[in-house]
Amino acid sequence: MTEARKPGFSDCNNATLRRAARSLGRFYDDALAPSGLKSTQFGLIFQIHISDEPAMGTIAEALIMDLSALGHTLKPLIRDGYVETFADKDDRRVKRVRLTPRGQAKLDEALKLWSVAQRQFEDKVGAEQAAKLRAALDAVADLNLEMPAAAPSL
Amino acid sequence: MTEARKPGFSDCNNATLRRAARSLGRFYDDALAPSGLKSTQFGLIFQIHISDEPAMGTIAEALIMDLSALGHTLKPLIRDGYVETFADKDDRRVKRVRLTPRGQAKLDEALKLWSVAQRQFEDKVGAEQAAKLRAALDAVADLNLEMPAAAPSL
DNA sequence: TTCAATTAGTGGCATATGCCACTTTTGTCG
DNA sequence: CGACAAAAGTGGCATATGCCACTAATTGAA
Repeated sequence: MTEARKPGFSDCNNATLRRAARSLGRFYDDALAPSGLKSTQFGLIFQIHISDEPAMGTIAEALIMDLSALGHTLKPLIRDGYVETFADKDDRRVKRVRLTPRGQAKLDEALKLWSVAQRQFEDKVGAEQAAKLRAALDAVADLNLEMPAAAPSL
Repeated sequence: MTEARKPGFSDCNNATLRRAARSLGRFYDDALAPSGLKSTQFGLIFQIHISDEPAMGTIAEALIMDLSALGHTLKPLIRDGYVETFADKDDRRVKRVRLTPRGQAKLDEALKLWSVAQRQFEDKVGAEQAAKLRAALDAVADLNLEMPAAAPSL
């Protein structure tokens, strides 16, 4: 039993993580489907909601996401009128983001659907277990891993 | 401390998972960059490698990935000559996949880069911890969650 | 004050993933 | 055998993410 490995299981931490993400993502996507939001969009809107008119860079950092990727992901939400942006008063480079009333309403609607999925998940794995898993994932996310530079540059 | 939450941390299992996936993905991507492969492509090639001329559906199932998504993801690898497909002898609906010699060589090259990242990760979190995390993620991935149908359809 | 370095975003390009509609093959019945 | 349901992929369309090159706005020196 040391040799054989169930198909699709590698020792790669990254591959395992992505596989789980695909699986869980589909579940939450299904749950949120009635709202028309993807689980990723829900997450983004929620993040904006709990922040105070955050700058794009701030959101990107919080979600550990590329700034340009955030910009792209934001577009459909802006197009659909859930989110709006505005320039920072003091630094015109900075673009801040906030939910529109429509976005707030959509978030409320989605939250109900989300909680069903969330509850169902926690019923299956146990709330405690789930919390531990999230903690472990947050720890991994914040490891701040870096490949050693080929040349230790000065 | 019950109210305040570090920016970017929600209780959503899915959001937390995706966030970690983005973070770790970048790390492995950086490590594999010299090979020209993304960590996702590496994972896919590896999966093909450890399988025996698997059918597309088999791969998709193992990776818990949509069949059409697999088809799309496979394209660049076929275009670059790392992978080739061929019809199954007995069932012409089935398309099987295998690595080309070039693909094998590329996998060998990438494996060296991958192991550096993998080792570095495990040095940080501990091999044991990493194994536990992978087990937990595999368990989540295989939960086979499903949203209860709105109407229990006859 | 003026100009170089830094910071915050944007746009283009490429891959990653999913869903849905559709085509080709099989497999099943009557 | 012929009509139909099921299985395996393909293509189109849309979102998710990243990297890179570039622009605009600031900051920090000389």
